[in-house]
Amino acid sequence: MFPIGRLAKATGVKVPTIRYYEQIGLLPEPERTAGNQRLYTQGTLERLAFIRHARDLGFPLEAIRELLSLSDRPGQSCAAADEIARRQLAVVEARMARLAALRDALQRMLDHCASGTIADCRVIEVLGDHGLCAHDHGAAEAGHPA
Amino acid sequence: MFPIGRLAKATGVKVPTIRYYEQIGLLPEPERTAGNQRLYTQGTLERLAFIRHARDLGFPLEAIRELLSLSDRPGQSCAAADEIARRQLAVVEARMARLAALRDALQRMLDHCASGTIADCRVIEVLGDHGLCAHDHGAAEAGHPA
DNA sequence: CTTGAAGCTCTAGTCGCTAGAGGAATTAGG
DNA sequence: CCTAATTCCTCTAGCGACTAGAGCTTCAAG
Ligand SMILES: [Zn+2]
Ligand SMILES: [Zn+2]
Ligand SMILES: [Zn+2]
Ligand SMILES: [Zn+2]
Repeated sequence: MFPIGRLAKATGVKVPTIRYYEQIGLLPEPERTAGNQRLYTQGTLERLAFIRHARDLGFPLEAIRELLSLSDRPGQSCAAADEIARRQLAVVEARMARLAALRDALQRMLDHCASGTIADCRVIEVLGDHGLCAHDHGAAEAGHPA
Repeated sequence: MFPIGRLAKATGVKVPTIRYYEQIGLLPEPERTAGNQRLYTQGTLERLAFIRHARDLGFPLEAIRELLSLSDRPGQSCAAADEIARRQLAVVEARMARLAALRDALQRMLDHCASGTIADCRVIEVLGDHGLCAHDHGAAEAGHPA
């Protein structure tokens, strides 16, 4: 049984983040000392390490919640878990495709700018007229990170 | 002079977003009708189209604010504008590199799963132990979209 | 002149944290 | 045993870039 700071160090998850995970029900409410401080077990450490790894791979917390509840039923088929991972892979691939288009558009802007005055700047010019992009970079997909 | 709905349609920016841009000072406060409704000019339309295009390319609003203020001084050197675009390109490239690592890790998980029970699921297993990843996908960079 | 669409303001919610205030508890050293 | 440093506690607010909704007013067409 160890306090939150040691759990944080062991997993690389910051202390306020651990409390946040507890608040949203991703981690169970731990035992407390007489003085009201949280005390964790090895089991919670492993659960948090799982969460951290899944976050590093870009899974949203909701997906992680599902994965955790699946992993509590080891006898069942893993089809649902695999499906969550496949969906995440699809998200990552879509994001990459979009970023590749952005990269190309930015690169072209920079390649064509002669670095003179603003009046002649290709960057400013292209931003003012998507027609000059020639290739298409889709519209901004509503925002997700990782 | 046209109302906000027509501006929204012309630029593809949603009405509440236009009001939000005004609120944060990215768009000027427009004239109003006697009944207090916003009336826009062609100039604002062009400014908003610029913003929209830059957003589509992933520029954060703060960068767009700088680009707009630069474009108001056409005689100056465009070095600053080019630098903003270069930084954005670097951001995009970094994000792509990270996503490529994620994609590979996810793909490997899925490739190695025999799709049996949860107890044997490679997805669940790997998420519980980053050692099984072999290759490295760094820690999650604090979140930005696009 | 009536109706329905489009406009207005304001508040709160999204995601996944992060930062800070203002205090209580624990731990190590003397 | 006492003090000082560190860690812990709760609570609220903020980030970016919007989105959604309530409850109202104004405009344009028929
Ligand atoms: Zn330039
Ligand atoms: Zn474009
Ligand atoms: Zn599986
Ligand atoms: Zn890993």
